[in-house]
Amino acid sequence: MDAAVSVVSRRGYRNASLAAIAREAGVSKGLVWHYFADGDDLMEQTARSTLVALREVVARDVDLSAEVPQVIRQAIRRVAALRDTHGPQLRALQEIVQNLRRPDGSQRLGLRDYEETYALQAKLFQRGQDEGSLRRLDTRYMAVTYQGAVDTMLAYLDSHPGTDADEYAAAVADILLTGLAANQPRTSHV
Amino acid sequence: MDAAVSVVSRRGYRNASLAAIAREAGVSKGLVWHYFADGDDLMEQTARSTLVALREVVARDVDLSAEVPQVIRQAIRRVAALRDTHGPQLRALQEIVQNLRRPDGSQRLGLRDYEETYALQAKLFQRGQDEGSLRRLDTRYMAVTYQGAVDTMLAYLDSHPGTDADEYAAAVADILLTGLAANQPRTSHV
Amino acid sequence: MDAAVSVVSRRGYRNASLAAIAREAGVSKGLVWHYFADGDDLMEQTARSTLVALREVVARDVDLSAEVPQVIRQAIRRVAALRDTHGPQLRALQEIVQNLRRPDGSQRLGLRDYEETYALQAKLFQRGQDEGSLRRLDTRYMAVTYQGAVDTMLAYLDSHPGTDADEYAAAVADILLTGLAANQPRTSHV
Amino acid sequence: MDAAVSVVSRRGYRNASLAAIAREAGVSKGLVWHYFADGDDLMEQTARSTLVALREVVARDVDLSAEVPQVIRQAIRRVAALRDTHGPQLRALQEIVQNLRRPDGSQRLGLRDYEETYALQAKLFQRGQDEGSLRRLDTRYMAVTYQGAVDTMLAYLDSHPGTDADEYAAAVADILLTGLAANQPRTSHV
DNA sequence: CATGAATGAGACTTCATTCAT
DNA sequence: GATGAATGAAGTCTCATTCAT
Repeated sequence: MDAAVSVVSRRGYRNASLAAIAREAGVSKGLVWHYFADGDDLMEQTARSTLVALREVVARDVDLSAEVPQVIRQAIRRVAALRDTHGPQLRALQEIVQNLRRPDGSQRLGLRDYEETYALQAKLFQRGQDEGSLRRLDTRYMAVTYQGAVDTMLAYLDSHPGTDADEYAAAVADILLTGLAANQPRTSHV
Repeated sequence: MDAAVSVVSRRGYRNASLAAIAREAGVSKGLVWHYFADGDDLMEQTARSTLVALREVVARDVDLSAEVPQVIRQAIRRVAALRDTHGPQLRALQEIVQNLRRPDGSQRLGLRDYEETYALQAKLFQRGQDEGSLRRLDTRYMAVTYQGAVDTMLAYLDSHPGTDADEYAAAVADILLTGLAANQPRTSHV
Repeated sequence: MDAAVSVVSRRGYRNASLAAIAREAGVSKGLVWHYFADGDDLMEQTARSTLVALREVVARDVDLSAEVPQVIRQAIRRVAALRDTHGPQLRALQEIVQNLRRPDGSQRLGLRDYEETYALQAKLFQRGQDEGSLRRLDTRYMAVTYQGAVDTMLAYLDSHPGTDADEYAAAVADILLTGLAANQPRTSHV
Repeated sequence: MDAAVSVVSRRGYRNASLAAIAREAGVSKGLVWHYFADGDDLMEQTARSTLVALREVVARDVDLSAEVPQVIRQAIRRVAALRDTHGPQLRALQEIVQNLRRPDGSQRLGLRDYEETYALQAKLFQRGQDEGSLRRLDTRYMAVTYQGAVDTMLAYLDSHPGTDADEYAAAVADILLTGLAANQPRTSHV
């Protein structure tokens, strides 16, 4: 699975043949089928375990007991830093999620598989609302919007390596939090 | 190219063989090479022209002379409505951008190809700052964050067909604008 | 399909890879999929067309208007002669029928596909009964028993090349037509 | 070897991988090579021992001291009953004989391996001729024709499960013993 | 005795691409 | 312009077989 992450992140899902992955892992092609039902199975397991691993990395480095806006700010920054600490994993994860298909063409992993992530975030937003630090909006919308800004930040950082990740993260956090935080004159907008 | 959009959106980039696209178009396989240098060329041209077409659709339905927050709000809603009016184009575009690679594995179309889009948005944000309706933040950060929230909204709507697109769009616009708009107590953050 | 017959008869179904068949035909492997859905399709079409061809060969050389026992005798001899005139076809046909399987393991071609042959034979036997030259037994049983003796004769001739085909055929015809027992009182048997 | 019979009869020779057979036997793949030289060896031994076992089953249930026509009649019926008592063995035997090949493509087991069976039958027919109950024909032709009708009967019963085996067997025995032609003057035939 | 990780050859299949017509 | 026969490279997958443990 490490080899899969490496090859997929480097050459893209399309060009990540099992032959290439096996070569990267230093084993024979045939061995892949000893451990995985087929190529898709390898990809799915790789994606799932990578997602869990990344979530844990972020959770470990963030003080979850802080006030929610603080948690969000820290989390965004830690996620931005993933570009440098877990770049291949990030890219591989996105590639696989994007490309793994069922025979009928529908995505095999999709936003639906992020549900667990969304649920955790929604709970966090809920706490923020309870403690009065976040606006009372639908936590599901908040979570998805948050995730979208974060994901695009990652993609942007990936394709614009010169950008200062931390500065960018701070700006994104600022925009999101100002939008999400409570205690602001709600300008009425049509 | 219409056939390419149709097949890619329906079956995914991976399964969109040129044979399938030619069949969809009702022509022979060989004909593809009369009009395109090769398969990648077809895909690239399809993606570029689709992006332009979608941008025009949104621009046409939005009153660009309104106050910038109004423009943004309208634009987000119109984009959300694309799910219903231009679903295949949206999906095909995302598929191609994601999957089209150079021989070395690097993306052939990427965020860089959205530069034109970003530039237009940045100009809009600039006007907003000039007219005092938007905060004075780096317009580039603003544009990318905006685009990210919008793109994820589209993906979410795509994979959750039951969701009310307009309601969701309104929420996203609310969050973004509250974050982007001027005239708010800047809460001090770390 | 000629190449398929040739390779299957020479090396057996098991070793008749599509690569070998394409090589025999002097074309590239890929071309096989231009004309056949897949390997099984090639085999099935080959078997069906070979069966029809062989049936026609026998029918052409037999005087079908003769008295039925004469027709049977002639047919058996003509079939025996197939060893020399159509040996590869015979062997290939048997191989394919025997080995072509559905995914669940059941035979894809089987005795059921000889139904047409059986029906023709049964009609012949019927005529024999009508003209009084054949016993009044179930024509279906007659047809299958006849076919079995003939098929085994073919297999025997195939594996014992020294045998005189015509002499053997005459003996088989004799046995089938007049039975094994001496002194034919049609004994009632338990 | 029991597992081999089971798997081959159920899924066909083609799909009877050693992995599947080992799984069926509840042992590891590697163990096969402790007891058999290779896969072909397993198949050959399985076929030989199955053939002997089936022959013994038939011999045990038939009164070999009866008049020869009676013996034949009984034997055919007992063989037909094998469909129900030893179906998998029958099918596996046929599969293996049919498919097991030498590297050059020639059959490794074939009619030649039935020689022993033929010899026993020929001896029986000889006795029949000596006691005057059978016609004086080449006993070898008799044996092969007999075997052919019987084998096809088995195949027919296998592919037409609804058929009454005993009734069919009686008809086959009748035809073989007394022939197809009506009104038995032992006609001189061309 | 027995396991199961590992290999390597070879099978089927797909597909972009070329080219004579 | 347009077709479709033909190719060849590459990919996924299966499996007999070996071997350290």
